[in-house]
Amino acid sequence: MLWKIDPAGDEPLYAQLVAQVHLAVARGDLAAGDRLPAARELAGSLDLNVHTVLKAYQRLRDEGLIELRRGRGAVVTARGGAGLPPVEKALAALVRAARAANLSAETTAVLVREAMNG
Amino acid sequence: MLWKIDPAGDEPLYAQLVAQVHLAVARGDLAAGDRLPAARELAGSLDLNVHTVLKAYQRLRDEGLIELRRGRGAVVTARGGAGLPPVEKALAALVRAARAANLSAETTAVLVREAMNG
DNA sequence: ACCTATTTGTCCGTATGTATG
DNA sequence: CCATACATACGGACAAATAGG
Repeated sequence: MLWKIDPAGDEPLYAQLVAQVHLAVARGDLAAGDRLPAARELAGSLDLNVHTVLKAYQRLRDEGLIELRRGRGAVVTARGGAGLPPVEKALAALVRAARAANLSAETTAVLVREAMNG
Repeated sequence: MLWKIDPAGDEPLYAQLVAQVHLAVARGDLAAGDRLPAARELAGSLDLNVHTVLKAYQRLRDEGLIELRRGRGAVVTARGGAGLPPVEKALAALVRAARAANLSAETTAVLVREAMNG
């Protein structure tokens, strides 16, 4: 993986990690479906606190770059390779917007069904 | 203010607080420009940790509902509860993509629900 | 069906930094 | 200069979902 964090930099540590993952995906070092190291494991190797890594991971999830699930870890979504089907892209965008607006899964699903039928 | 948090509820504490603020804005109890209590102060009165309140505040900031500045506190933004346009936009985009892909309303709704729960 | 290990999620506590007024 | 109040980071603890034996 070989990511580097500078504890003395002006950028926050979690932001540095977010940027590193972005870079890795952009350069192809990380592809869709690839799994990121477990938060505690990465924290250990980068000499960071678990929470700092988790904050970065959750930020990346909010951006739609990775998917986080308990017991499974962090997996890169299908947005790194730029050839994604339009439906997936629209789906991911809607999920982000709906989450930001505090809508439940059920509410969002109903909205979609009505929008499709109407 | 009189917000209520249930420590035994299924919803996370910070999510409950986020919902309460949403409600307050929706009901007009909080208007644009109004200042929310300082995180530590609110944490004290709700018997929560400061981090829990701050997490809620930062979530609300990400949604665009409030503005956070050091030394100044949390202030409701001008466009207050008007956080729906992003959802509408994403919804329309998804409908277009789904129709183009020949997906039914039901299928699309199920996809959304799964994506939200995932 | 059960159990165990893994891994993220939430919450609390503490400390220090930094922009605002 | 000083008080206020969010921002970041560290630490520990337990809960909950997942995967695999």
